[in-house]
Amino acid sequence: MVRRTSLKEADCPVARALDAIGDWWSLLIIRDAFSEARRFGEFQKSLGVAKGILSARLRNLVELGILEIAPASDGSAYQEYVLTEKGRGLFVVIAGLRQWGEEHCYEPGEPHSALIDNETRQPVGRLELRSADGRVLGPLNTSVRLNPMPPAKPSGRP
Amino acid sequence: MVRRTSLKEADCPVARALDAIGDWWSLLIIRDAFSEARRFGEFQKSLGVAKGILSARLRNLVELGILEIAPASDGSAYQEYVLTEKGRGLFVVIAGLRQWGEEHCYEPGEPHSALIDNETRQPVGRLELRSADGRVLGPLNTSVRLNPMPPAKPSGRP
DNA sequence: CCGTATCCATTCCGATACTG
DNA sequence: CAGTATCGGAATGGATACGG
Repeated sequence: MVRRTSLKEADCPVARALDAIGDWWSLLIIRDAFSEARRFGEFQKSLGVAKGILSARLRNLVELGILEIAPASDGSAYQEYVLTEKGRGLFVVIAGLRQWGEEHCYEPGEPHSALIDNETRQPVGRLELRSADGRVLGPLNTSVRLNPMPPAKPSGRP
Repeated sequence: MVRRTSLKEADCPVARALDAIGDWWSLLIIRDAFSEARRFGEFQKSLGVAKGILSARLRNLVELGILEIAPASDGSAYQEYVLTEKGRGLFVVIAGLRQWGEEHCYEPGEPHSALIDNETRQPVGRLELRSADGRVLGPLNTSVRLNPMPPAKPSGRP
């Protein structure tokens, strides 16, 4: 990766998550994996990424336990890349990116597809973050501290 | 940015979103902006990022309408960077990354903070994606197509 | 304190050629 | 089709020096 300073050991879940999948291609690979993409060529064609980069990204995602290698479902002697449970846990992240992209990354009149439930064929609602008591903390709520750095500032002097 | 092929015009909200904030630093900057960071030096100290990179990222985020420049709240003659509504819309994305990071990026015994509501001081629940009829589509639900590429494959042959 | 500009090592990206 | 190896160009990342 490009970054010199690793965030793997940072004391922040967001930083650790971004250290794992915060590059430009990994989340798009995972997005396709949530669809039906499984084969090297499927990812390659869908993303238009260089094969060398895709190879490195897939290897990294397997190493991190986000994807796992399975024998080909058809007869071919190659391998398939399928999401693990850890990988499927990224569903909310990608769904959140998709919601935000739909709302803020298209021109006013520009058409764009909506998030559809494949089973009911109905549009889905919005992502909601609920408090333990059931209160919806909503996308605009900022009373939740996303950065776990409490005022650890010592008031006394050394 | 690093990527040569721009995804700004891709026909996928996820790709467009990642084109905007899919690099290594932008989401961390936004994370800090959700806390109390507003000044150049605050971001710089919190992230440990090179000043040149931070300058470029902040400029890009302002240009995209995710941050906006406000006059300093204190007396100083400098500027502050505050989230716009578009930027605050990324709340669910960062909260999702944080949830995933908490669950999958720490060693079994390794301590880590939980997502706490600053008002009630209670831990918050999980992110939920609800269908239009109220059904919870949950983090592991895959019946929602995240990649808007319907089976546009023509069945007939040319 | 804020922000830009410069230098340099490292890495990524894209394209291509190559082996099974 | 699947995956690796290599090459050149471009941008990042880190450090530092420089003006406002």
